[in-house]
Order: sequence, then structure tokens, then C-alpha cells
Amino acid sequence: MSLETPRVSSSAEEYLLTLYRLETSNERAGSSQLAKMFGVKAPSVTGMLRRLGERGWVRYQRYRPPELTDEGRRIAVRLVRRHRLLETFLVQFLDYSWDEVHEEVQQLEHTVSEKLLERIDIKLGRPRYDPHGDPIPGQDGRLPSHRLIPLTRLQEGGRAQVSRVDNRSRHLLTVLGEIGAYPGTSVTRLRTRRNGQLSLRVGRREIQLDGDIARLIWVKPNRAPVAMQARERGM
Amino acid sequence: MSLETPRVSSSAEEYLLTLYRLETSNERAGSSQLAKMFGVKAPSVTGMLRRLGERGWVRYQRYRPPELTDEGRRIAVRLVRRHRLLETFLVQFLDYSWDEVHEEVQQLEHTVSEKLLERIDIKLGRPRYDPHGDPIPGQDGRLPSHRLIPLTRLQEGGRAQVSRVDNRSRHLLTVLGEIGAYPGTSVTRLRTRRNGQLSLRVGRREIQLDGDIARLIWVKPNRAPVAMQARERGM
DNA sequence: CGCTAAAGTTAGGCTTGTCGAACTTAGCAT
DNA sequence: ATGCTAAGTTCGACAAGCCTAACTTTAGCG
Repeated sequence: MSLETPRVSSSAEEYLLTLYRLETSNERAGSSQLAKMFGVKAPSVTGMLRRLGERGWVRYQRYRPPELTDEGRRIAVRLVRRHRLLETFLVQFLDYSWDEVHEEVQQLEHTVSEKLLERIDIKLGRPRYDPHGDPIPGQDGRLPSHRLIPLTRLQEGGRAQVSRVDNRSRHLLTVLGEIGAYPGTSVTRLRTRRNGQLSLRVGRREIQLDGDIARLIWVKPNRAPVAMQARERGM
Repeated sequence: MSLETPRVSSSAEEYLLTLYRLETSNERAGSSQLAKMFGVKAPSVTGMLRRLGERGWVRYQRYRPPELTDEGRRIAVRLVRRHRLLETFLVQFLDYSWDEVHEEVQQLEHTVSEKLLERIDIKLGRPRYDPHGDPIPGQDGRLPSHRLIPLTRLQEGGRAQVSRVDNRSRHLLTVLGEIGAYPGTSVTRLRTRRNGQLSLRVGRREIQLDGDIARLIWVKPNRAPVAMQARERGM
């Protein structure tokens, strides 16, 4: 019920956000894995999950991986919005590069007021995607959706637009930054040279990428793109 | 010694900052007054002062008003820098008005990284004064100094530049904002009409101010400004 | 299908920061 | 000079987060 902002601590917010990210990528993590992500020890995680459970933000039973409640998810989505708007702002207005922006925002996202966030949103022209191509939830929590395929599923000779780059690999971001392959860039997939490697034309340059790197790049094909779309969920 | 940033909590920072502000305006406050300022009860203040004392940031003896150590003052000045840079940024880049900016920055100043602060400083062109005309300390902690007199000491007929406006009165800021009397504006003092009131010409407008309001406005006289400069410290 | 190693939890302790209730001190006013 | 009141402190308690050490549960492997 509470439309009042119900005082969520920074740590609690960080937990909910992480749980949400895991949920959307269909992963699940136990206490010790979460512990690693937060840089704390496992018992701290158990304790926090218990408290989050008491507040109704997480469904938690001992020895089971935790799940967000609707309320918890709502808080998390609000945070995703903050996070992505702030990233966009830092990149566009303060010359941050897309591979250094995450850490900074990690701090800020818990502190920035609704008012400031709104001004930033306005200043940016209410963007719908962040610098990595991730969709920015609206104030109502709705996400703009787009149908994308991983670069690895683009047929040889196919042309597509880079639309989203998984931001969990700084290495990938740096590499793509160097060749200027930001969301919006057009690429053409060339004949594959050797196994595992994948060739691309970006502008007038030609580059090779490892398969497991290429899988982190999502593209919007220009037309009739893909052989076996049915199996996409599988991976 | 420690050039390492020595982990100061947000609350501790807020205390040091407040103590510094009191110090520079020659006031001193006891526990219960501090308590009111922080929205906390007196015992909490005593506890915090004790901890700040243990860390060597404050000289504190029971029943005496606390004093900053050099180390404590250094931390405070760093915060003043953050605070004023952030205020300037919000006003110049995010359309904040100078009377609403303080609250926002109160949160942010403890969270923003050195890196972000540096980018903001660059973006602003390394400003030396904030929107209220308060000097922004450099990275070395030095404050640009300027000789100013309160508007009340400007002689009748005298012309001067508004240079600093005490930002502790939102009311004053709102009033001055309406007439556009920001730092940099030229004003002329007219003959005083009645006791306590003070007449000004700002642009082609003429306004009256109460004396205790006018005392919060600091100006740089254009020439041969003032009758009895000797007593300035007294008030 | 039971055993064991890994994963997870409980117990107990520490720090920061908060509070209310009860006590002490300072300093003014007679 | 003394005594009273307001300001300040101490005490004990609590919540959030974190830790280590010791325990329990799960689940995979033989």
C-alpha cells in the first residue's frame, strides 16, 4: 500500500537491485554468491535477507534462493531507472566513458532525490535507453521493449544495428569503445574465418571478435535476419 | 599525516561542517542547539562529539562547547568545497534556484567521488564563487578572499556591487531572486526613508529592505565607500 | 542410498548512531 | 553565597550491518 517512500537503506536497495538483475537474466544466486558480489561474508547476507523478508520485499525461506516480492521488484525497478538515468547523464554531460560510469553511479543512485532525477531526465530529453542500450524504466516502472538478437545469431552477410551491449564486461566496453561501436552503429557480419571467431565490418574497418564476447552484443537486424530464432531462450 | 582518505561517515562529516560554519561566523553552540540543527536529541550529540574527539577531529571536554582541530577543519573545508561546487553545478546546469539548492546538496556532498567533483569543477570552469557569492575553497583548501562590507554600512548615495548573500535565510534569497539581485548586480543606496528601512536602486527599480535583512547582503563598494570601517567586527 | 563436502545458518560480538530516563553541572538571580 | 533551572551527560537499550566460529542442511557422488 504505502505510497510514502518507505525508507530503504542503501544496502537494502543494493540487494534488491542485484536480486532484480539476477531475476531478469534468469540466474539465481545463493548467499555465498551474493556475498561475493557485495564484498561481505555469507552470514551478513543471511541476515539481510531475513530483514528484507520481514519488510515484505523478498520471499525468503532458509536454504532456498530468495525471490523478490512485487513490492521489492517495484523498488528495484525504481532504482534501475535512477541508475540508468544517472549513467546517461554522466556520459552525456560530464564526459564519463561508458566503462567507468557504473562505479560512480553505484554510490549516487541511493542519494539522488526525485527532484534532481526529474531535472536530469528533462535535461536529457527523457531518454528511453542508456549509453549501453539498456532500456530506462519510466516513472510508472514500465520498460520500453525491443526485440533484439545476439550478434552471434546474425546470419553471415547480414546487416544490423548495434542496440545493446552487456555492461558486465568492462573489457568488452573498452574494446567496443575503441572501435566506436556504440548503440546506433551499423555493422555487417562477414564470413566467419575460423571457429569461435566472428568477423564484422564497422564503418570501413574490419574486426574479429571471440564468440563469447560477441554473444554480449545485441543487435537489431535490418531485415530477414536469422536462421533459427526458436531456440533463442535456450542460451 | 594520513593522506589516505580516512573514512568519515556522513553524519560525522555533517557535524564537522556545521562546527566549521559556526566557527567562521564566530558563534558557538552547545549540545542541545546542535541537536536541534541535526534533528536529533541531545544525548546523540554528546555521543558523536565524544567519537569525533577520539578520532582527533574535535577538541571536546564535557560541558564545554566543542572546537575543531586542524585535522577536523581540513575535512570540513574539503566539504565546503564539495558543497559549493555542487550548488554551483545544480544552479548552472540543472536549473535549480539558489534557494532550493542547499537541501539537495546536503545529501549529495557526502556521496560524490573526487573524480566526479573534478569533472564538475572543470565543466564549470573552476569557479571561485558559488551562486550566493560564497568563495569556493581550492583543492589545497585555500579560500579566495575578498573585502566586503554589509549593505548597511554602504553610505547613502553610494554605489556598490552585490557580492555575497547570506544563504541561511531562504526568505532573503527568494526576495532577492525576485528582483534579480544576484551577485554581480550593481546597486545604489538611496536616502533612508524611515528608521530600520533602507532604500535601494536596482536597475531601474527601487526597493525597501529591513535593516536585519540588509545586513545579510555583502557588497563591494565602487569607491570611497564607508564611514566607520573600524567597527566592522563588532557586529 | 547413504556419506561427505560445500553451502547456508545460527550464535555471539562489535561499531555506529539513535533514543528516553535519570543524573550532574554551570551559571544566573536573588 | 546559595540555590534553582536549564543545559549537558551518563546509562541502558535498540536497530542495522558487519564479522568469526561453530553448527546444520543440501545435494551430488560413489
